[in-house]
Amino acid sequence: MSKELGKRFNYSEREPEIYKLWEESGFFNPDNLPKGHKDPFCILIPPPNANDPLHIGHALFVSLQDMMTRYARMRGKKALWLPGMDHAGFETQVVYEKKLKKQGKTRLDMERDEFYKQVWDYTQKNRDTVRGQLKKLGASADWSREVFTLDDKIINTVYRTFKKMYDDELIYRGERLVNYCTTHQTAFSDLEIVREERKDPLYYIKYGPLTLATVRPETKFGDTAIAVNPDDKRYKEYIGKEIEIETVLGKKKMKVIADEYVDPEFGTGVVKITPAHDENDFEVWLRHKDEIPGPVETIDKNGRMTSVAGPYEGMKIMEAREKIVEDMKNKGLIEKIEEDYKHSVALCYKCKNIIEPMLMRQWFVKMEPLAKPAIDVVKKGEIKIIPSNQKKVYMHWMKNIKDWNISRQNWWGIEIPAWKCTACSEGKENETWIITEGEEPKKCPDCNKKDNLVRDPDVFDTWFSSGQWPFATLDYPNGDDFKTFYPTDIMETGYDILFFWVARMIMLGLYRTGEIPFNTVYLHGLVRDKDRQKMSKSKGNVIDPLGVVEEYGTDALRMALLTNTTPGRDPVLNMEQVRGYRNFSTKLWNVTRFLLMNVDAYSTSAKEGKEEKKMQKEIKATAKSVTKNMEKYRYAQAAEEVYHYAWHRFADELLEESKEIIFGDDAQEKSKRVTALINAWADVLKLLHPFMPFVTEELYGHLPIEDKKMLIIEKWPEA
RNA sequence: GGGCGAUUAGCUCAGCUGGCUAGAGCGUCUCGUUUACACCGAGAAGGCCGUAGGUUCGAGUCCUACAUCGCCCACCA
Repeated sequence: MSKELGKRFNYSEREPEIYKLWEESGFFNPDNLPKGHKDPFCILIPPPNANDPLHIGHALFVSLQDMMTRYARMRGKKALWLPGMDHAGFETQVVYEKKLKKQGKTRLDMERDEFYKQVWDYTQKNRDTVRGQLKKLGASADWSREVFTLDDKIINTVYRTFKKMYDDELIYRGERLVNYCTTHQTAFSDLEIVREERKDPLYYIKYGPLTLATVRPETKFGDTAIAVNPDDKRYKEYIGKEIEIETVLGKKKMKVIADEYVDPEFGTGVVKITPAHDENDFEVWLRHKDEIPGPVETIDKNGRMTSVAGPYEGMKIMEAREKIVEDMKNKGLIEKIEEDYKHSVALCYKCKNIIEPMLMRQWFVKMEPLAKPAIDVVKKGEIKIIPSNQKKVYMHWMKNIKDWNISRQNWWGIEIPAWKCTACSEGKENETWIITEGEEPKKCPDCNKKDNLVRDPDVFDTWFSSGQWPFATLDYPNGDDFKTFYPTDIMETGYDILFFWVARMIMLGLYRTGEIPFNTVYLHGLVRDKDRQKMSKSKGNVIDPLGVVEEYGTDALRMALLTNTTPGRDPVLNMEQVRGYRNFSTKLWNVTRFLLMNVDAYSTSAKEGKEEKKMQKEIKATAKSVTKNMEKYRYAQAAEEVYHYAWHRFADELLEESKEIIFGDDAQEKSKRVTALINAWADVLKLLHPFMPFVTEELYGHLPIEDKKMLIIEKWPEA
């Protein structure tokens, strides 16, 4: 055991070997833990996307969750850290299409099945990469349980949920204005759009006797009315009347209606109503359905003008706008232009192109009935959110929740189990849909025929399936894991996906199982560089976690991340710190080396003197304080505390002060001291293990402790 | 427009329920080649804890305004 230690920890060589030992021990699987590990503890990995190598954000959550899991395991819990990977529907499709583009191809060059197969292979390859990287980061996850979001059991669960929701009337097919990205050719939920302040010209256009202001003159061909505020005295006489207006396409008649939505203070207090391309206008139309015509589409799915635009047909939006404005100017239809009008525009979160509100038939989830119980469990504290101020953010969103569009016009994803009989639905406002739990329906219930059944080509929003992750992965309702581990203990993830994921898991978990999916939500922030900048490829400041691991070892990276992370705040990572913790790892190494040089003096029968008792008391006090911080989710403090104790108390003081005795002549005194030091040191290594698993496991293995187990399952030093 | 957060040493940050003579890492300076470690040790410099009020025996810590920065949410054409 006590073979000579080198001067330093050779992490690049030893870390993989130690990881292998852990894997071989089987202790990542809670079923293999020694009998004493009874109370279940479970964390689900927020499945990384199987489309790209890991970035530093992954390293952060791995460090946090692995630390939590290792701590729980050492505390005697039956600890399960359940790994998974995400097919990441839209995200992956975008990544893959980019690859195709580089080869001069697009997905439209192939059949949908072929595309699906290619992406499938691509994600499986990436899964291997990602899994390898997670292991390098020391993830003590139970790989025997690894789940992919396209595994049969997940898809089946998702289908069952969809069917149940449909039967419960929580899912409906609606024709609504949805956020549509003409680049990616799909609709989005409200969460996938970002808003940005822009400066655009505001055009004051003459509409017959009236003048109105708009930033989007190109949608004018879709105008179905003109609206004013009912209390606006200026326009009283026009309300309810048809007026004749001159347009670039000639004369046209349009009705003036009154609606509260119009703000008399803004512009001229007159608004054109374009229900096909503006959400407000759409709602105005719904309120005035009897008076005015319905939506007229002037822009198509490719972002080009439709035939109603006459000579402008086929033009792209901006091109058409310029042309139309020019023509209106020539016809004297423009009263004035306010150049730098500031307003916020909706953009696609991925490509930052302008989102077009488009009228489309999509599947929507009725959110209010789902949100209510999800609000209650947080309000009552059944689910605890850390940091607590995020609770307000959660509440605010939940209370103002809107129905969720879960249809995506992508190829890569879980296909929606909905079929329509084209024959029976022809021309009807309410189409006949057949929803199943995935199996193809035998026939149309209306015409009893099968021939005209067509499956909805859309796939689910990925978040609809990942929102079911906790109960789906644990095999709801009859799986042993579900019975043992649900509700899970901690949902550890970034605050940026509180709405996308956490809120939906709570809602869907409650809906399907009647129980909360987890007791605690712990939210971390976004890793910033040393100048507090977000890391991005374009800024060139991304830190590759595996590169850091290569240079300084996993332990150092983990420690740097963990000591810089407080809940809800953005952690900062700089290399000097990583280097500092690498040095700390060397320090641990050399402390052990020094102790082992005197290991012959170690004796389990050595009596404790006054000093040794004091030492013992001190380490216990440290353990107590560290444990308290761990229990209160103050991990950074806990880590720093052990760090400080190990280096500046144990090494700098206790060890230095002991040298006199160690190098002295009194063999009994030496034995007492060395024994006490080694025992105390063993506790330090235990306390450090969740943070720096590799070097501590290695060093612990060299200590002459009786009845020693692997450090990974050693008992946490309790107070 | 609403909400949240930040403002503490040169830099990046801790500081939980008020007691701090305010801490850490890195950086700076001085000294030290002691038989664990120079990826080290001993020591030092460096902060009116954003501003202005208030509560209190006592305030980075609680309250109120203000300023600056950042983030999130929001249908004003």
